[in-house]
Amino acid sequence: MSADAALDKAREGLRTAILRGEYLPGERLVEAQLCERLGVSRFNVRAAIQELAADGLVKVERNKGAHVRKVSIDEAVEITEVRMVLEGLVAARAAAKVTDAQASELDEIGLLMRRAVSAGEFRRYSDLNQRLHSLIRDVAGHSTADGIIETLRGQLVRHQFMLSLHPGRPAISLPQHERIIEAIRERDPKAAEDAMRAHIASVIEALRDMDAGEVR
Amino acid sequence: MSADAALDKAREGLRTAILRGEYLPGERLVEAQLCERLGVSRFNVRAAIQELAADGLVKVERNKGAHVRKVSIDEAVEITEVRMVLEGLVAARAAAKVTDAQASELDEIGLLMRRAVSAGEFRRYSDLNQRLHSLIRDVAGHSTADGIIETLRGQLVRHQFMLSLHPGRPAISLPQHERIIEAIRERDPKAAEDAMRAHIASVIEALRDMDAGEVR
DNA sequence: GCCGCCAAGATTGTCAACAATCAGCAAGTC
DNA sequence: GACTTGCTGATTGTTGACAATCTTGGCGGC
Repeated sequence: MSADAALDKAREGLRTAILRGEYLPGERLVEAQLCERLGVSRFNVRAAIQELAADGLVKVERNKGAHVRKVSIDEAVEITEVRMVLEGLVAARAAAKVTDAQASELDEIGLLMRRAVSAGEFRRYSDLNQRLHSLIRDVAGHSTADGIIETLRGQLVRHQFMLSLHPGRPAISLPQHERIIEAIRERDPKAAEDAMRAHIASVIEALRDMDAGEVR
Repeated sequence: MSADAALDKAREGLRTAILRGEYLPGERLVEAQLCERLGVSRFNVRAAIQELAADGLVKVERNKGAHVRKVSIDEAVEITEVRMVLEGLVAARAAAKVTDAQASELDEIGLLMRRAVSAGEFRRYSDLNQRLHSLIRDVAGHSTADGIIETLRGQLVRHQFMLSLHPGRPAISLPQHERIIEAIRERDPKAAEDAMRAHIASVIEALRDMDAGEVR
């Protein structure tokens, strides 16, 4: 294995394990165990841990090692609020820059989403959801916002997984997504930003409801 | 020196040196030289570099070492756009949470700013500017947004220094600041967000003008 | 004079070993 | 039984040395 590949392997291996729930929030990450598990040296394990700490997935405390970061609902709400304004900025910019080909692709995704909801294919809908958000970010080409959004997404994976388990969500978010697509297609930055913010405000609402023990 | 103090010393020493312009954008940061200069071991120098890389102040490339990050005007604009929406979120939240005592303090700062502009004390105005933004963030208590804003500020120090060198800026930004203060005092989140975004949009405009070679 | 190549020194990446600190368990005391 | 203390093994932090890679200056060729 080449030297630089070892660090990649360590970082992505550990990231994947955390995002998959193989290490639970609060769980301690022991370097020696990770060396075995990931098949890399301690040097690379330590480097990977530092990188994931910078991404907010891991908390490192001096002399106490690294733990998977616990993200409370309140934190998840805050993170989602930040995402809301950033993705609003991105949607506005996408509306200002979208090409005809890109608009067609957005519509295509919207159609597939409608079909997935009608067919009750929620896993498929979730994938399309991600694809839509990702395409909008590509259209916008705002690398600063992109980087931050990507980092924050990693911190919210667990909460988003729990949200996606609730069958009522797609019916609520589909029309929101459609409104976003329409505003971008119409090249209306203000409407795109408002639609995206409304959509993510709805996610925040769902997070709060989940905290209160109910989901609509 | 205690062990954990060495890392603090390395990180803050290097951060300060970069923010003060003692290392220029693009300049290479050589570990051995930093060990001498900061009076810490190579281990701590490397750790400090990684932390500053996570903050976006430094770029690290495998086998080529660390360089002070160059932030182009386009990047500065993007970063400021992100700040615009985040500080808008923060201002809205401050408007929703402000206490009477905090509102008085905001007004006090506004008064001091007016005086500083009248007296042509631009350095003082700049300090008050920071104090105002910092207080608004305290009032809002949005730690996720706060952390990101703080990180982004570090990346923009150079550009903000150049902006503050232009005597026309305070006359433009003072009424903008006053509008922000008023909206928060009136507990109007929407107005606060709009006022903050307008203010920072004006900063973006000034950045673009600086790029084009003129400043109004 | 300019360009390309190569060697040497500079620098970064990494390791094994050791020092420092912590966590958990067992024993003792109240 | 509950609490405290001390010890031991586990774990993290760090060092000095060496391997790997890069950068630069000098030399030779055109």
